[in-house]
Amino acid sequence: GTRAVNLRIGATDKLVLASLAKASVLHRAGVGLLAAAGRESGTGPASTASAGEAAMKQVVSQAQEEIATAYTMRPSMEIIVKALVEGGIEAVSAACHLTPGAPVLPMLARPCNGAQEVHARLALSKAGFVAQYKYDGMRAQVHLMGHGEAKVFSRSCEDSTEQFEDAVRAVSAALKESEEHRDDPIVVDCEIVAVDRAETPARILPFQTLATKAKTAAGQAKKNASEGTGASVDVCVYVFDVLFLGTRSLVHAPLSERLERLRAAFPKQVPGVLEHAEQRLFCLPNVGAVSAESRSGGGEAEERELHKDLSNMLMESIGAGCEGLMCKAMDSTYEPSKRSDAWLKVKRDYVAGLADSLDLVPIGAWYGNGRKAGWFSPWLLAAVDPATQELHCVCRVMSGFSDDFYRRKTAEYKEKLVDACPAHVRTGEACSVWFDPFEVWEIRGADITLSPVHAAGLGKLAENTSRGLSLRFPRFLRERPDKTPSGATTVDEFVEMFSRQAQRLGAGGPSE
DNA sequence: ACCACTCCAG
DNA sequence: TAGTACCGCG
DNA sequence: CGCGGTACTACTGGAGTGGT
Repeated sequence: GTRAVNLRIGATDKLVLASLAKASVLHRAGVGLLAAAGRESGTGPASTASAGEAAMKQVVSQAQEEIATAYTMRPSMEIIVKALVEGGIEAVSAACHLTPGAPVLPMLARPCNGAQEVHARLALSKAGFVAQYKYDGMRAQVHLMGHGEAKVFSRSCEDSTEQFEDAVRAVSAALKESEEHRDDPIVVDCEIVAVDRAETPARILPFQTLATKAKTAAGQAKKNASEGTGASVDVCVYVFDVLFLGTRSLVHAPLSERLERLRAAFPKQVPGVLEHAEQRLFCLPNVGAVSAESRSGGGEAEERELHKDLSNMLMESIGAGCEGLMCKAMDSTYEPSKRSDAWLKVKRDYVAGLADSLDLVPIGAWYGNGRKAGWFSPWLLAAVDPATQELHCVCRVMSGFSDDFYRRKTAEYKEKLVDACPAHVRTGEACSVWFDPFEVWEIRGADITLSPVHAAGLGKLAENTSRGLSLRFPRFLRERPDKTPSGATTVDEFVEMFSRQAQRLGAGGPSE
């Protein structure tokens, strides 16, 4: 069956909002028409009627846009309906202010594949752009409402205050260091990250550690009751934006101003507890008064320099255990819920040559649902163990394929079906169909993770004998017709890639 | 005690 | 989190 | 006809819940 409830702030609310906007406009138009009908007496030819229709359509869609935008600022149906009833469309935007204690939908970033693209896309920003480390943790909005009241909201605006009490304490404590803002209400946009504070500077731990050991209120109570020792990790709050300070919403202020105020609010970092996201300002050459006549003229050296600096910073961020960089136009405002062109994310796995890429063998599959009914999806892929001639499963893949590929490969693999999981295949998965393996696909992933279900590397890991390895966010890249299953990535190579990654991220990853 | 299921993070 | 398909708008 | 926004279909890991 299909599930309709996915995003709390999504499909259903959006429909309701659009309908509300339309109803409001039509209601007003109806009132207007009645008045007009009273004055005139049946003159309007067909042409003016259709022109009126088009104009009406435009008014409706504009109203819908206004309400949708207002909702991203203050996602409360009650407030919107009340404003609509009392003051019409105009009143809605006015009523939907950012208020500490109520979440704003977080601004999102577009993927971007390297320094050249960053330069091309942000060249229009006269104020330049800032590159910030992209920390691999949980996105959070921390609200201090004053009088010791606080709230934390997740990326999807769930209230996760209880889960991140430490983060609240960190922000409160750090704010006290500011002479002028110590008692101000504030809303900060940040990333909460698992860290090891035994080292200086604090070592950033992988996302998996945060996911497995971030304490929930209930879980913590349970652990305390049973073992006494809470298996929780320390977290550090990396702040990268401020949306409200004192009495003022900063959502419409340019990033340059928001970052200044963020510095003012947190003049002192608390190492390993609250830090500013590592960042650098890039001022673009060749923009401004001179650039009008000499379009691509001077500044080539500066441009090369910028590429080099940006690429270096990307490598540094990866070395520090981050996902890559966020590059943001300094003259941009905060656009709630928008995947904006003003924010670009450059991740390691987007950049050619920096991604983990594996050559794997399709060994089984399931039947897809919905749009993909009738095709195989997902596919189960495996690495080889040359010593035993076995195939060990690594991950399921369902992304990166075209529909045409699905059609072709489903037909092709239906000729390769075998009755059961072949003897030389090691996996805990229960595929719907099993294949006689014959080819190799190149698969790209963001990271290698410890897995309780996948067999590759099981028993070969020094740090953990009960788990195998898998890929985070696997996607299909291309067929490798030049390879046969015996030439696929071996489990030992996979284990070696994992240990290189572990070196980069440091020890302290998830264990049992 | 264990399993199936849902929900949540990415 | 990812990529792809699809639909409506200009 | 191209673009942007949305919907769809999925993944790895946890915590939590409710039933047997």
